[in-house]
Amino acid sequence: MTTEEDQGASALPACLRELPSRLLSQASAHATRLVTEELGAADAHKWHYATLAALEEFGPASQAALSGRTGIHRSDLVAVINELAARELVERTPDPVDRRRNVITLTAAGRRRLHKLEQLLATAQEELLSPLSETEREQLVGLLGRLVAHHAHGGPTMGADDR
Amino acid sequence: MTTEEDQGASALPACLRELPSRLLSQASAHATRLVTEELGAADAHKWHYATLAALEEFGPASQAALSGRTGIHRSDLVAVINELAARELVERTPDPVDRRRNVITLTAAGRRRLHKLEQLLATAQEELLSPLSETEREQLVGLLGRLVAHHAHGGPTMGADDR
DNA sequence: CTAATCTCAGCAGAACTGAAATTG
DNA sequence: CCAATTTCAGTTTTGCTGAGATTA
Repeated sequence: MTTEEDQGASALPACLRELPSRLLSQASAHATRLVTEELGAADAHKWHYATLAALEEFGPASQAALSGRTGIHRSDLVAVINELAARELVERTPDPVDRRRNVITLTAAGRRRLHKLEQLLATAQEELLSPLSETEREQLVGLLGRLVAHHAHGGPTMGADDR
Repeated sequence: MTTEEDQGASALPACLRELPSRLLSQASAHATRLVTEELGAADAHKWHYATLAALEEFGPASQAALSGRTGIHRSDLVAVINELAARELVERTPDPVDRRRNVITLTAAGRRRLHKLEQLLATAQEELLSPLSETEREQLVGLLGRLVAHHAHGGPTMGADDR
C-alpha cells in the first residue's frame, strides 16, 4: 500500500530540476533558511542586520532614508526600529531640523550587536557555500552579481523595481 | 526631497550587496518575476506547469503522488487540479483499484498546453540569463545544482520547503 | 481500529496599501 | 493648500495545519 512516498529533490521531473529559475529559487530558499536559523538563534532576523549595517555604513538617518537604503518597507521599518530601540541598539530621537523626522542612531551596544550578527551571517554563508571551492564561490558571486545588476536597472521591459 | 521609491540596488550598503545569500535572494526574485510574468500572460502559473510536466514525465498519478513529485502541498494541489480540469487539460477520475484516490491524467489538450508553457518558460530563462554567455550559463547551473544537491540531503523533514 | 487519501476551512507570516496625524 | 514623514490598521498572497469524510 505504501506508495513511493519517499520524497527527496530527486523525485522531481528533470525539466523542473534543471530549470535555472527553479535552481535559483531552491538555492535561495536554502540560503534564506540558513540565514534565518543562524540569526534566529540570536533572536534576530535579517532586517535587524540590514538596519544596523546601513546605520554603520551611512551614519544616522531618518526612517525614510533607512527604508531606501535597506529595502525595508517604510511601514515595517517602524516595528524593526521599535525592537532595536527596545534593546537600546539604536536611539530614535526627533530631528531638530525637520521635526517630521526621527533620527535613528547606532549605539555602542548596537555596533557590538552588528558585529555579532556579521559573525553569524558569515557562518551561514560558509554553510551555504560549503560544497564549493574558493574559486567557485567567487565565480558564483560574480555570475549572480551580473544577473542582479542587469535586471536591477531597467531590464528589457522596464523596471526600476527591485524591492 | 527624494521620490518615494528611487532605490536601486546600488543604494544598499556594500555588506548587503555582496552577501552571497542576498545575491541569491535577489536573483531568485528576478527569476520568479520573469517566470510569473511570462506564465501570467497565458493565464497560467508555475504550479500549472509543474503539474503538467510531472504528468507527462511520470504518467497518470494520484494527487498524493503528484504532490510528492511537484513539491506542491497536498492541500493546494486540489485547487490546481480543479483549474486544470476545468480547462480539460487533465482528467480526474476515481481510481478503480483504490477508491480513496483520484487518478489524474494528462489530456491531449493538456499536452499541447504543456508545450506552450515550456515555450514561455524558455523565454523567461533566456531573459533571465541574457547577460551571460552560454559557458557562463552552464557554470551557473552547475554551481547552483551542487548547492541545491548538497543542501537537499540533511534538513529535518525536508522536502516540501522548496517550490 | 489504524492508516492513507482527498478536501476544505482557516491560520501565520511577510510584503504591501491607505489613511490619519504631524510638520514643513 | 500641498508634500513629506511616521505610524497604524487592514489587505493580499502563499504556503501550511488540522480535521472531517471516505475507503483500505
